[in-house]
Amino acid sequence: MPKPSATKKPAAKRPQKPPRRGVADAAQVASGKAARSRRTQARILDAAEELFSHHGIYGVSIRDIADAAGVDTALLHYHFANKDGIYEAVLLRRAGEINTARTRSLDDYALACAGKPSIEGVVRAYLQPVFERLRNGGRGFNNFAALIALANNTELWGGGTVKEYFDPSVQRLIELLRLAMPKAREADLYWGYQFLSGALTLSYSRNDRIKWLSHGQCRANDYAAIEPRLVEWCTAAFRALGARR
Amino acid sequence: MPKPSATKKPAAKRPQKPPRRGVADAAQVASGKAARSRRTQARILDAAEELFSHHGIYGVSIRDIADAAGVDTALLHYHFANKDGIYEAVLLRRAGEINTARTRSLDDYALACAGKPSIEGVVRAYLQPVFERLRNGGRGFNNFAALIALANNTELWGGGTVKEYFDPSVQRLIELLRLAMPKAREADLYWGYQFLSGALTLSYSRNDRIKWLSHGQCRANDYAAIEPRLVEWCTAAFRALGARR
DNA sequence: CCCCAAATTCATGATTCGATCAATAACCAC
DNA sequence: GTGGTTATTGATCGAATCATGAATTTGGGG
Repeated sequence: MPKPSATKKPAAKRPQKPPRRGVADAAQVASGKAARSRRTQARILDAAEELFSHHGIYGVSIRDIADAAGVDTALLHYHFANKDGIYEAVLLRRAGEINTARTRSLDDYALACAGKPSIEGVVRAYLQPVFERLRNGGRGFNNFAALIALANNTELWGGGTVKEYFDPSVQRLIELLRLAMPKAREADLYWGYQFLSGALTLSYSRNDRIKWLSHGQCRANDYAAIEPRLVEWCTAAFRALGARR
Repeated sequence: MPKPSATKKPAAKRPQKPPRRGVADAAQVASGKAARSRRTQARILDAAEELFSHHGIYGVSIRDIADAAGVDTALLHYHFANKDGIYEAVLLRRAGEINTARTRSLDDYALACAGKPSIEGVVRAYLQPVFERLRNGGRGFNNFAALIALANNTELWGGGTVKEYFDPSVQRLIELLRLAMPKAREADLYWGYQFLSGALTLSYSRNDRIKWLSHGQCRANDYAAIEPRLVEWCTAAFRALGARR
């Protein structure tokens, strides 16, 4: 019983709460009650992010999160109403940021190429923001990415709230690819994205099978090795797919 | 708490049990106690396979499986000792079959091409058995595939028992690719497999986001559309990756 | 300094979960 | 049939789960 705990939402008793400013800025050392509260929420979300990314939403109990964050379980309910609320908050905290970055990167490239995009340029512009954050975003972003990878193979994905955050950047990607491959069929662009997405997703997942398969030659999260190869891979593949008669 | 319930395995009190012949053959209508028992186990595994593929191992309770299979929960413990036992049995039931089929398909191709494999031929031979089963294997195999997709983004994947079933066919794939691309670097072959694997995995997962992205033009599990495109995609991509200086 | 509201903890309830044990039903050998 | 073994059920335990409401602390405004 997957427990659709969202059905009877306990009404999130959290009172009014100031305009709900970004919860994300954890490192802040400001004082004051609100700042302290925001820091606590960030600690909770950090813990939840890590645990969820390892064991999935059903593999983690509210107690686990509370213990990892060093607070009482009731506090989680106070801030996020219920478990689903925590899960959603974890996703929303970063989903917007990464996707606006993607869209911006694509827009920048569209300008720079003066209306004549290349497949390689588009693919690179789409991938760059993620890999930059995977390399420099700290453990937090890597946990988030692994969680996305986990959630990505679920039916719930795509219909949820996250959809509206991720979709625009993908549509922008498709748009530019259409310009780069005018002869390609519409459907092939989407299938290409699907294949790209699968490869990318597996790249930042927690699956390190390649390490064993390659007898240690490749390490799963060696993003410096992955990014250029994935760009080459998808570029050539899109070109072939676009040449279908 | 991810509950490593495998730690104290309740010793599977199931007594001696005949030589443990293939549990897989469910449709059998043979009579007799043993046959009946095997059919029951198959029903249990079918139910577990479906539920696990939807909600993951932690999202399903033993009671859920028992209800879906129409038996008492105690019976699950009798046959499979504990929850992990059920999960493992679900995986093992099909893992061997699909991977020997893959290896056989690759071996057949290696013979047919007389020592001069092409990238496309190798990729096609590797993918063919899966897609054939996805199209004709009934709901059972599709559930299994979706479960694999789910498990594939977990750290536990690769170290488990399943590793030994999946690895040989992959190594055979790499071998043949090495012949097809003599100049390619070793590491690039493994990275290429990683990208292929990600795309393939997403293809049979329960993620139907492409349907929405493409406004209905593409349907996630339209394997007749996916297989040829994925072959083209990977072929071109491997060729490019193998041409790295 | 004091009070109010927000943030946090403490104690607890109801439910579900995995697992076990004894009891029954089905089957087979004799 | 009868006896013995295997397969299956019924009842139940203890632990863990999500959630709630009452207490307690914390911080800032008057």
